[in-house]
Amino acid sequence: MPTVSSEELAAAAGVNSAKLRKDFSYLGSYGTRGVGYDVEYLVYQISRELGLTQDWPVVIVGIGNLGAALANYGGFASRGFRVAALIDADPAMAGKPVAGIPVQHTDDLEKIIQDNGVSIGVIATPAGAAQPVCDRLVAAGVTSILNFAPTVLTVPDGVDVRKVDLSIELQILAFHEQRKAGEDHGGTVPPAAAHQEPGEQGPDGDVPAVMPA
Amino acid sequence: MPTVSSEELAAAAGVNSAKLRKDFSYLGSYGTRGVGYDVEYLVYQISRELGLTQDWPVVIVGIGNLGAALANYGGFASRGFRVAALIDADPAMAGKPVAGIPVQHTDDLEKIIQDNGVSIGVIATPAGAAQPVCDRLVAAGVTSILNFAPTVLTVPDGVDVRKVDLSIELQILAFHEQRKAGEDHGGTVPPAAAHQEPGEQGPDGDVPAVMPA
DNA sequence: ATGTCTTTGTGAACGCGTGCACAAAGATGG
DNA sequence: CCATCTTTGTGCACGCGTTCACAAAGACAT
Ligand SMILES: NC(=O)c1ccc[n+]([C@@H]2O[C@H](COP(=O)([O-])OP(=O)(O)OC[C@H]3O[C@@H](n4cnc5c(N)ncnc54)[C@H](O)[C@@H]3O)[C@@H](O)[C@H]2O)c1
Ligand SMILES: NC(=O)c1ccc[n+]([C@@H]2O[C@H](COP(=O)([O-])OP(=O)(O)OC[C@H]3O[C@@H](n4cnc5c(N)ncnc54)[C@H](O)[C@@H]3O)[C@@H](O)[C@H]2O)c1
Repeated sequence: MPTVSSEELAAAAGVNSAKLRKDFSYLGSYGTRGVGYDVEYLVYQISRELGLTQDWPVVIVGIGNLGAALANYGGFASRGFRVAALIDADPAMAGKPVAGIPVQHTDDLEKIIQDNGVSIGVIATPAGAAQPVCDRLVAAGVTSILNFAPTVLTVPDGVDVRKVDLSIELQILAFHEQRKAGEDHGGTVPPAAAHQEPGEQGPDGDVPAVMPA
Repeated sequence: MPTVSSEELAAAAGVNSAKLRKDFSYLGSYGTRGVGYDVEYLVYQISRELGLTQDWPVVIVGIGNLGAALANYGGFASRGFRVAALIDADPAMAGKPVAGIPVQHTDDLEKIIQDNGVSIGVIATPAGAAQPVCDRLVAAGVTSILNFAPTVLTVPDGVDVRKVDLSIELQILAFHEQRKAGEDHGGTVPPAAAHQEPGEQGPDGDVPAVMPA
């Protein structure tokens, strides 16, 4: 039976082993003292807690450059997400297959959502169309939205929105980049914002997100 | 002179006004008591601190579906980032313009980086090519990398990596989605992971990032 | 069975970010 | 020039997540 110790996992993830053990403990006592965690069992338990054991139908709205790229992204399926439908407002696209899935027209948005029991929607339309599309998705029953358009969406309580903004990612890099240059800028900034720990990379607790476009 | 109070800004951003004031105080005392902050001046100061007042040349490596979408993204330029070059390994693409910029071959990667003084690189190649491409970028002088390939990159000290992973964004949504269903799952999970505050949306301090693909 | 050795699970201390509350600053009006 | 009112800047306290440290659990060898 292949096992891992919290120490090994912590080293690989670049975090503290005690923290890792405490986190796991919230899911239950799945470890064996003196041995470690059964890898297969642990992966299953975490997957289940994260909601990865069930199939999540997803719709993508706005099949332009970005939407098409997302539709083609294989990493979707490997984590339990299934592209249930592609939706676009352009009549010329209707019926045309992208990544093997025929694009459907926005007119049928509500029906598509309901027929497929979709609760997660991805918005990749131009900024101006994002809020209206969002409203229709929510009205049709979608309660989680991944937004790629550079707009802050307004949604009712109970609906989750996550915004992916490439510009902000680049800004964070530029911010650190500027510091590497070692210039003496006026203000003092708390060291907390300084750098990332080895092992972690990506959107973690970092940098506030307050700035207009 | 148009001004804003910390109270107004805090309400708009969905954060506490005291926190906002304290954050601003790290940049210096730019406010006027009894009045608020001079909007234009404040924006400039924050932009400067974030490194947005200077021009950041960026290269994108891997001009496939995603890379092309990124090259077309207008939000780039509006924040001070300039696409200095597009690079791909496919000889058939060399010279072909994408978003008005001719694609160049990976053979010239080092020269392109150096000629343009690029310090920020975007990787949108298949997963297998990401690490080798990363190594070449770093060797050529790039010290900040935005990685879209589903791989954890290994880099020397002093190089920053941010990974954008659509799957993880969807997993976070699915996790919360599962909870809304209100099912009684076995383990107890700390309420901290529960929900997002009104006003914030997107990659903030949330959810640990430990899980294999 | 008993002892030893490894690793978990967790109580307790620590540190840090967040929020409260208020004194000081400065604008504004009389 | 003084009084008043608004809003900043910040000391301080609270709360929460992280980390330390260790007792208990259990595997494994003798
Ligand atoms: N967040 C990021 O990092 C990032 C990166 C690139 C692009 N973007 C954004 O993603 C969005 C899409 O970018 P793109 O390059 O694919 O643009 P695009 O113009 O290529 O595609 C937009 C698509 O949306 C469709 N559309 C327009 N209105 C619609 C509506 N009301 N309902 C349904 N579909 C509609 C159009 O027909 C088009 O196919 C833009 O808002 C862009 O700013 C974000
Ligand atoms: N993070 C996300 O949310 C997300 C979303 C979609 C895709 N992706 C990932 O982004 C990457 C690109 O996706 P895509 O759909 O554009 O794939 P794609 O196959 O359309 O494009 C890949 C491009 O990279 C080029 N390439 C291959 N090897 C190269 C090398 N060594 N040097 C330079 N260029 C090279 C290819 O010629 C091709 O043009 C993949 O790794 C994919 O998994 C990530």
